[in-house]
Amino acid sequence: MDTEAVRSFVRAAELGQLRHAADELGVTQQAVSKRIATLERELDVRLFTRTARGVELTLDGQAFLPHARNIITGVDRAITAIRPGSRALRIDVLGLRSAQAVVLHDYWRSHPETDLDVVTLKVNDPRMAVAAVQAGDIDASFRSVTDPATLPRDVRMIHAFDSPLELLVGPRHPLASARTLTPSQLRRHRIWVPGIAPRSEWAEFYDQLATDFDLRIDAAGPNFGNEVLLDILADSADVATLVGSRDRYIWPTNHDLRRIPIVNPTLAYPLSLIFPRANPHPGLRAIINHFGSLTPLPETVWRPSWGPNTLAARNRSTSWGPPP
Amino acid sequence: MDTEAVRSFVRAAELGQLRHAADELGVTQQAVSKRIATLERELDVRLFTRTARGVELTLDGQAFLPHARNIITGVDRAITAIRPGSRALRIDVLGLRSAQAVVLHDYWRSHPETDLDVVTLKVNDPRMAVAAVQAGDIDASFRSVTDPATLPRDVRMIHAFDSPLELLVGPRHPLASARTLTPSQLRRHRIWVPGIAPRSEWAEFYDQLATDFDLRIDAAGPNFGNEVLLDILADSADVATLVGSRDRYIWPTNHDLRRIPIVNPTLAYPLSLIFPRANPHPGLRAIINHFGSLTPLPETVWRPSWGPNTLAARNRSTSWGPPP
DNA sequence: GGCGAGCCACAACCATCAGTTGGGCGTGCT
DNA sequence: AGCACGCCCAACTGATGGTTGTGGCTCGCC
Repeated sequence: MDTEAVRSFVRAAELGQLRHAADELGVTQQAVSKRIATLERELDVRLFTRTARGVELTLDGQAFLPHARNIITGVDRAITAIRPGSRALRIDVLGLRSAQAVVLHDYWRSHPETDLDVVTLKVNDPRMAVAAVQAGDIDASFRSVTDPATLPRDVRMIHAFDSPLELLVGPRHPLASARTLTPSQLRRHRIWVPGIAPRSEWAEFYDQLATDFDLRIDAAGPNFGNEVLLDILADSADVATLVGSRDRYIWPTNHDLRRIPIVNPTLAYPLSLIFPRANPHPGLRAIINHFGSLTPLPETVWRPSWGPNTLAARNRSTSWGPPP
Repeated sequence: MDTEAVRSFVRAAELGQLRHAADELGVTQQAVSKRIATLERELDVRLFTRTARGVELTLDGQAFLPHARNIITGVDRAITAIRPGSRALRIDVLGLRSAQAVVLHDYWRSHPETDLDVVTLKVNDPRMAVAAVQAGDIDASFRSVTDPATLPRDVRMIHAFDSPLELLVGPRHPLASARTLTPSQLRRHRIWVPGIAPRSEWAEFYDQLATDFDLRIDAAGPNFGNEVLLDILADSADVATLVGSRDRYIWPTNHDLRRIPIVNPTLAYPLSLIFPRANPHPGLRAIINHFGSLTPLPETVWRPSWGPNTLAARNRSTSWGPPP
């Protein structure tokens, strides 16, 4: 099916004459007639009744019209979404189930008119995301540059929102029945966080977290997929993992896993947004405003070195647990 | 843009290989390659990065993919909507702003998965609607056959729901400040109902109404459009019209028109549904059930002769007002 | 009734294009 | 190195979408 034919049909239906539609589309009347004819042959229905003063929709044509409109608006949106220069707001997220994507989805649901495209840069190094922002391939990225000195002058990085961590354990785990946990209670328990790329900001986050609280965080090893991870957790009596409270996961119903919030201090992964300093995409402002409407975190919060300067981050020398 | 190319793109993106997509679509791999290439040329972006083991979406490709999916689902829905035999539920209504259309729209909003097509048969005579139902052009129609004897045996007509009438007047009309009105209060006031087709069931409805309550209903004359009617009503001190309480109208904000319910008895236009007795469209049942959930009418109701047998209709000899 | 004005469909023609077959190149695995 | 795999390019061909020219139909006007 040719979308130009569909477009011709819609205009002809609206204008009531093939000739006008043809003039508007810059082709001859015969061309439009042919387009409609092929469309009718393809669909095996008559769309118009031809009269002496123009064309009139048949019942099938009436039924087809809204669908046809839907198709061409879809085509137009698709084109504007990727047209170089003036295209839809394109934001890079780490994964489609991450808190970043969830927050963007929430935003889009309350602003469905936004032309928003969520993509995933398939690289580990945040500097690649910075380069993509500089090159204009993406309008913004949720990556974090942990060392501010390495951030080029022509891109900005701001704090977007925090993603508080929760412990995810199976029913046989000794901490499974806790309602909340403090970081020091996690000590000596094995925490497995697979799929963390070696030089990424997440690796550094877990590194600092393990150091500050003396935790056993195993971030090595390949990720065999969420299903495998969840299977292992469900069966294991000593392995747990950490997930963001806003992360979206598919829970197989028979797994009986528990999410346990961590408090005193809350462990917050700070999501940042990277975007060009000059001429950022106009749609970004509303997104950034949306971050402010998210439920804030409680008082005591631990963040890594590059997070916003909370009390916790400033007093980095503070020991959070009893001395080893 | 060719929707088959879009479909190929989607399948290739999902399968990760042009070859698999080609096999699935029943064409050669080269054909799919060409389709993608022309799509890329048309959109002026690269959609895939070609690797040794297949293809991988670029950022533009990622952005395009959901739009492409949207397009082909739109195409598929359009095709199923008009495919002879197994097509969407198609119902004929008198006008897109009528109570019938509003109720259908309400139903569709609460059941968005329904493939529902609302069309308008461009004929006056209800027998044409019956013929269209018999021929299978439409699955159901909201027309009413006023004489049951003329209804063919192979179509059924059931009572759908009632549309209670309200008086629509401008601010200068003597009845403008009433909160409710009884039919006898309308006597001697001029009621103008333009656009009623001569031999239609609406003409007969107003005829019986005028007779039973001794009203001055002027149903002749062409309809110049709602705007004209509303303009006239807004300015006039003696012309009023009748509208269904569920009818949807565009109110110009400056017109200051009032809708005044009519009670004791409520004047109900009975909406009927005509559909084939044998093998009605399976989606019809849910629609008919939906009618039952509409807010019922009060006790005292006047209906025309072909409405359901209320007390009012049975005692047709009853005089509703003082004798002339 | 005759006639012109509009409008759409059909016919003939042409350029383009989508699809096929056949071949070549790069990559990764054995 | 050799093979398997997957993609692209080239050449060919039938189909198709576009054009111009023409004919049939209905409506309105003289």
